[in-house]
Amino acid sequence: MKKIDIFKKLRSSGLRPTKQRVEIAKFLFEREKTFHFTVESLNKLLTKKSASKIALATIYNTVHAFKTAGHLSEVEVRGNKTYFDTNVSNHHHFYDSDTSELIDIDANDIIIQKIPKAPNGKKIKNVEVFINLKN
Amino acid sequence: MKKIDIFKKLRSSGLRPTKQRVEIAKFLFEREKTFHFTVESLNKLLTKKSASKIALATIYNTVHAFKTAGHLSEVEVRGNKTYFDTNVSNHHHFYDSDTSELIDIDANDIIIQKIPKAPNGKKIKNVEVFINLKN
DNA sequence: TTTTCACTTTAGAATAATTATAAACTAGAA
DNA sequence: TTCTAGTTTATAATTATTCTAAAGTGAAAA
Ligand SMILES: [Mn+2]
Ligand SMILES: [Mn+2]
Ligand SMILES: [Zn+2]
Ligand SMILES: [Zn+2]
Repeated sequence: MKKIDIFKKLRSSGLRPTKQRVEIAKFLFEREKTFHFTVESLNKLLTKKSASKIALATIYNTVHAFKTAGHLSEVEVRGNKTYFDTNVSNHHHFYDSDTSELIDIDANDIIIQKIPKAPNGKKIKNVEVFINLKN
Repeated sequence: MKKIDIFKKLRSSGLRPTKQRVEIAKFLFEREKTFHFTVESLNKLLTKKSASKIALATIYNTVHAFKTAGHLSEVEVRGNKTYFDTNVSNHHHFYDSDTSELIDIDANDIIIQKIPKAPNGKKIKNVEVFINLKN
């Protein structure tokens, strides 16, 4: 994803391409593979990488803005911190609790044969499979 | 589950059957169906139900002791609070985000046909399926 | 029974993640 | 350039949870 695309991505979401947002967006979206992170880990990586430091509140604001805009998804992981994911398509995860690392599983790599029907007037929004790993 | 069984359950886990633990254990385990709760919700329900009030720290201590003893499991739900589950067998969940309600799905009611192999020297510990509901 | 003491409870302080506040700053329309 | 709504930021506040250390208690042993 090029710089111009980052600008488009932000503008099309109604987000002004500020210095901070562009820097965070470049860091998050200009990469080949999915990136899973917490606000804390993102903050550390950004501090290490860049010259100018971005306030923690701005990182929270920006991550939430990106999530609301559909550029990030939230992954549920046991523990206190919230995990985010640059992969916003329907997919699943391996989770290695030793390293606290998430690994993507393509939606097509898991086939569910039998599934119960949703209760009382409810519908199924989506199905998430979480595979816990051990050594 | 009878009172005597509650005592056995506690003793066999190396937990002294104190007044507080017995009261919490009776509330949690003397019921037909699975009970999903947060420490906050449990605290409210116990306060409503019982005469003597139990300190919040004791509820935290007790819930963790029960979890460590294998009498409770933890369910991962999007959000800030930790959810616990009196169903400690391998099973899955529906989640209704409108009501923040969890509903059990028996392990046999979901059959997974295709699953990717675990990465590099890791093994699969368990597979959790989470079905999000909508109206 | 009484004594004893490790285990437990408790109120309150501490911590950690996240969100709110409100003042200073800035992108970009006019 | 000016102007202003949107944004950033330092800091305070909030929320869930854990820690601390003093007081209380179950139950083994005397
Ligand atoms: Mn979580
Ligand atoms: Mn959670
Ligand atoms: Zn992912
Ligand atoms: Zn359950």
